Amino acid sequence: MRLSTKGRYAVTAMLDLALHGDSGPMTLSDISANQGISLSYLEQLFAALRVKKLVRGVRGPGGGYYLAKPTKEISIAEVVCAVDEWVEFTRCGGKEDCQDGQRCLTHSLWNDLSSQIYEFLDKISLADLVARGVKIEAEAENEDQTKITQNPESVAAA
Amino acid sequence: MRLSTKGRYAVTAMLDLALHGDSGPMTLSDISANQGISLSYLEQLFAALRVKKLVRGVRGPGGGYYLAKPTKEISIAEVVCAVDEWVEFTRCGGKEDCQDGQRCLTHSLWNDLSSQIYEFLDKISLADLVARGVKIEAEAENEDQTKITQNPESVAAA
DNA sequence: CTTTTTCCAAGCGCGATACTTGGTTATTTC
DNA sequence: GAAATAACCAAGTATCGCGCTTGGAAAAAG
Repeated sequence: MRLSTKGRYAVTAMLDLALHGDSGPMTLSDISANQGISLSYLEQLFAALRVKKLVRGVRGPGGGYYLAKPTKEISIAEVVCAVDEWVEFTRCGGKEDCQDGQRCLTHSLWNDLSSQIYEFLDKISLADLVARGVKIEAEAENEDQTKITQNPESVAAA
Repeated sequence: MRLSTKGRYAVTAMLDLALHGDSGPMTLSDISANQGISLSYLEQLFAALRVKKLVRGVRGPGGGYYLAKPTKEISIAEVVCAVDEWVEFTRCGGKEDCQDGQRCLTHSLWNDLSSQIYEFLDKISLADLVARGVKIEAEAENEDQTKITQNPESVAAA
């Protein structure tokens, strides 16, 4: 999956929506002001998010955007994939049967990494981020020790 | 860290070198023919790899490139970072103190993911890939079940 | 009808990618 | 020493995605 600032923008904007909570829809102008992202760029991002049914827009004065699902049901991976469309990490895209040997090796390496990244982001919901924010605010500032267990042999192992 | 085809090219080329083994230096022309990468693009990649002391070039007829270290001591992360130079995932780059709240949340999220990816690739050496290739060749074709244990709470946890 | 907001389309400047062209060194072979 | 080989080096080019701009349209509220 591709990882660029585009996906980050989308996540930040969605998080803004999530934090805004249930007090009516939120306008893109507000998010633009909050996050320093241009309005029309946000429009493009939200167009993609809308297609993927992650947000719901209402027009007219007092309108804006809602989250289409509860924060718990929206994963970061969903958000990123909506705007930063998935591009194959591998060159031959699977169809061109990779001439055995080196290409196939790196092929599976990138596939592993790719699904690795996806799983990482898929297990984190907007609700998780919100909860984390509440905790950070409450606990002043102490460095968190985010560690993820990982077995390196898994790749070398057939 | 950035992940693009550039890094994949570098890894594939290095793997080609690794598989070529100790039978003298390998020319970029050979790699170019093997991998379908243009010669001068390879030259640029290898210029970067040479600066990072991952390969050693010898000129003249019969010349080419050696790996500068044993395959076991070259991690995929090293190779990728050599050509695909590290770009900050976060916007403010750390110096601009992120105005507390949303940005800080996604900030640490991307940092976690970034180091996550780096660690994943750093724990895999060229030797691992070579070994994996030998196994794949030996065992005909049965799908591997590469799984990496991961605790999703680590991100939400403060 | 005017205002607000989402929706929509086209284009632009920039930077990176993958590649080309056209060289220059250094080293070996004849 | 001349020719061939192959690493080195510099500059430029086409293309593509990003982040943003411009200029609108349609829907909803006052």
